Amino acid sequence: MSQKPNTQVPEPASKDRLRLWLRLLKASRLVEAELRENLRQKFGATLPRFDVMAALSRYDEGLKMSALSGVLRVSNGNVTGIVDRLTEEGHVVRVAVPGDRRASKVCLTDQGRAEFARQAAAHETWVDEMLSSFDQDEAAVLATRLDHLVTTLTEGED
Amino acid sequence: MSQKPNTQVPEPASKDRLRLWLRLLKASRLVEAELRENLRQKFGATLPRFDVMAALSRYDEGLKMSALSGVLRVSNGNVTGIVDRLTEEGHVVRVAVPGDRRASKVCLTDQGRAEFARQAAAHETWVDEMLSSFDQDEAAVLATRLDHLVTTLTEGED
DNA sequence: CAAAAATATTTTAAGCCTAAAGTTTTTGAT
DNA sequence: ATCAAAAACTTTAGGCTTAAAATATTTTTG
Repeated sequence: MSQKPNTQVPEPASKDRLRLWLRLLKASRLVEAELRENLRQKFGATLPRFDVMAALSRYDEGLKMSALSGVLRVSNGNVTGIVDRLTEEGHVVRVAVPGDRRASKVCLTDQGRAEFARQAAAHETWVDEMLSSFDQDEAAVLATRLDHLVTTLTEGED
Repeated sequence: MSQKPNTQVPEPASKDRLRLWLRLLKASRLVEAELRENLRQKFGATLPRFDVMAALSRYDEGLKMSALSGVLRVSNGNVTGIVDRLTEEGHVVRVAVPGDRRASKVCLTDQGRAEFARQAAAHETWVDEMLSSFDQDEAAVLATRLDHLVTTLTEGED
């Protein structure tokens, strides 16, 4: 029988998961802050507007407002404001949907498409620099692992 | 000599790093959204207010406003508003700093400390559930890897 | 067909966030 | 001692974000 009581209790897994979450949050906030700042300085743009243009760039026919908020996982009212500003800038247009006067499709203009191409190229460079401490294999492995996490977090809601 | 031209060019590392960043961002946004929603529903609280209380809970003597915004990496004006709301709720107090009438230290009240303890326990449980697909070792390894990333991202600025 | 329900979107109120400007107080250099 | 610079903090203006309410239109149902 051991004479000394075991005062060295093992750390529960929840503590390691909490630490993982805090690091994940800190890392993504740091990268995001740098991207926001770069977009602001180099293009007078914002990350939400970039995100909307990125989503639209994958749909030549445009997206309805509700589809846009669904893809981006933000509220409808949020998208309204961002599309308003992109419209003022001439980067997108609202196009009436034939047969449904409630809805409109949002499409990139030619100007918006050209501007997004410039921003996306710079964006990829910035990310490549910030994550340069990951070699290609490590980046691929970790991306796949996070993809699994995203799947578990989102399954049973769509 | 090979007769066929090599049309299958390798993917550059920047694409894998971009994919990693997009997954990292999506995962952290999903977790964060769930935590925000839980804090709102279960405690009528918000993540920024939780973050401020978490920072204060590590400093019994309280923190000056500027130290608080430094720890949290947010702007001074931002902290002003959040501390105003926490003060209205009775969770924190501004205490005058002897010898410097410009500054004040923010301290958790007893009520704030008790409330934070409840929220922090729930928060750890929520994170543990959301990241349950990571076993303890994987969580520890990945947390350490992200810690290195955070270090490279922040070095040469503090 | 008319009323009710559902859908698409915008508006509103409140909070979060930043950069920049403003206020008050302290420090430092002359 | 004075006075300019620095420091601590708040205020402001503008944008992002949500939940909830409001508006307009379409679909369903009795």
